[in-house]
Amino acid sequence: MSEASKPKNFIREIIDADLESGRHTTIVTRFPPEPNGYLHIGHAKSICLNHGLARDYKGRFHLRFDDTNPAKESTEYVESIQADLRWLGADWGENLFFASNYFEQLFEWAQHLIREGHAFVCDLSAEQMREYRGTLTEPGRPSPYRERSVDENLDLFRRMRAGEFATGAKVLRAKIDMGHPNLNMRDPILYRITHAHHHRTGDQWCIYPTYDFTHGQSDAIEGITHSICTLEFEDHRPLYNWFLEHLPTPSKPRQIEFARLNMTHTLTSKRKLLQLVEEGHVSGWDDPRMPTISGIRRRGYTPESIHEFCDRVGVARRNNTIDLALLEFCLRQDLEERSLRRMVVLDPLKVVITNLPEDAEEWYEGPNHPANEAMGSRKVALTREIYIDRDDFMEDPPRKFFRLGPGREVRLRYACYITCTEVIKDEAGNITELRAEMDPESRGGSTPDGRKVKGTIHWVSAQINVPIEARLYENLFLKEDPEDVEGDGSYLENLNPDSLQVVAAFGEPSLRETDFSLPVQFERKGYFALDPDSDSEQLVFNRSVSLKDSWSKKAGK
RNA sequence: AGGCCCAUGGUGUAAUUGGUAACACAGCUGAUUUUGGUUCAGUCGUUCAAGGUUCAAGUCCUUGUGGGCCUGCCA
Repeated sequence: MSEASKPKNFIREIIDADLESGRHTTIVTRFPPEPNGYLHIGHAKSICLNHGLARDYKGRFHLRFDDTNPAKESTEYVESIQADLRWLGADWGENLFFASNYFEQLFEWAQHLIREGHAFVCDLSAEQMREYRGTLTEPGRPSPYRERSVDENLDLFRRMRAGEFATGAKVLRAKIDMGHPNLNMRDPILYRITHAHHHRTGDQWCIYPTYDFTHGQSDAIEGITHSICTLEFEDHRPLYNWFLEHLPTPSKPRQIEFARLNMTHTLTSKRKLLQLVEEGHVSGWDDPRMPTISGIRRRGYTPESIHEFCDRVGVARRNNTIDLALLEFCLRQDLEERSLRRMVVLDPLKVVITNLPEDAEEWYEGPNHPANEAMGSRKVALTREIYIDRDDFMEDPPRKFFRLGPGREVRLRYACYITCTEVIKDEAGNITELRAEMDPESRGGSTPDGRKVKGTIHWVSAQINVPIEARLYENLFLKEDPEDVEGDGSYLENLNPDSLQVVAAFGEPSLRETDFSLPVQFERKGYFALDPDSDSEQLVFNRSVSLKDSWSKKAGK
């Protein structure tokens, strides 16, 4: 396949050219996470890119863990990362790999470099090495150990592996050019001594290859054709290629960099996300306010919406900040079509329908979806006392307010028209209850005289309902750029104190039997997803995203 | 500042590779609507700057400006 169905981007152009020139007959991509943290929306972009390319070009997609730093990595992350990929639908099939599986081969290649005079064992301390490295504007100086003999290097390196030296005592370095303007080429470290337990290789090794010495060669071993990474690895490409040139690798992959995803009101730094979790600003990695895959999954995002989002943000080399509104748009677009509609009152205000008897119980039918009959319907119960949402009533409404007010008539969705006849308040002047009269002719939602009511509001019987807990979320950060702080302040100052609001709400009776494997829309309020904190006693819902709300926007002015 | 990279509406991404700048999101207006949702119609607004090459430049060249990355024994 020379033409992929997806819109072009510079990477697809490179692939097309490689396929056309015969440089490759098929492509192989990979997603190479380090198992030292949870995946976030930025990783989703990379996953969708790499997996999508392999799928569209009918190539292969590998999942490879870049597990070269035992101090920071663990199987907990290996598992959560796989779960996230599965949820996203990024299927790696049989192609699950670990860089640690290549340790023996890498060790062999390191010796090859030594034999060729391209690597040496260096005894400089970390501080000394920093001094010798030079700066951005000044060249570095060669290590005094640079000219050790091949035999001595070989011997030392083998003894490093044998565990004869302490952590940090020696390193193996490539012999390239201490005067190179690219600091990565100033005799970079290939191996360091770390007496630490590795989550896969156990205590088999006490020397570990660095990222630079591992990544490209792992790509080569697996036959990766296009090694796609983010822009900050650009400066590493010359080194990536240097290893490929100096080692007898089975293939010569090509590194291509693209700009990572940034999003308004959102942080995508593993370190800072970890801080939010550890300092308790959120409940955990899967807190629905987190941009982690596990967080947005719990929030109620669908894999489809994430794929759509990734397709829409595109792939390029310039720094970007995506509007969070685009992510929300993708979710709404997906959910609008698939959600079951239910009525839930989040902020209850009691309304007594005075011309309905105490024991009245009228059941009305409402479709599960306004535009898709195949999704069926459910019944809602109308009684003398009902709840409506507090913001659907105004005692002194402005002209454009279409909802309930003294003397005003509205439609109770699916049921009938009511007119507000009385407002009851407590001593403090707070509205505690409303009295209203229903038009008996309006049962079913319209009247024979065909008169129009401008407003239709949702409601729930005060007697026949399902009490639920609703968790309403707002942006975790107030500012578009969470890092936008005065002086040397911290992004923590931009945390939104109201990012979570927990409310006791009332849902319509059918909520009890609803199949929550399908997404749900609480009519006029938003899309909600059942939270795992739910049990048979208490249903808990997360607001995934609110509905677009052109009224509050207008009213806010 | 040494090197590398980037620059198209408010935000992203395109532009048959030198030939009329477009799509989406956001915003705004209106219509429809038993969700102030959805849908539909419309609207706003763009090539960082200056030179150069050319019949023709968003695209090529030069310089400038602005931004990003790089001085871990992290990835």
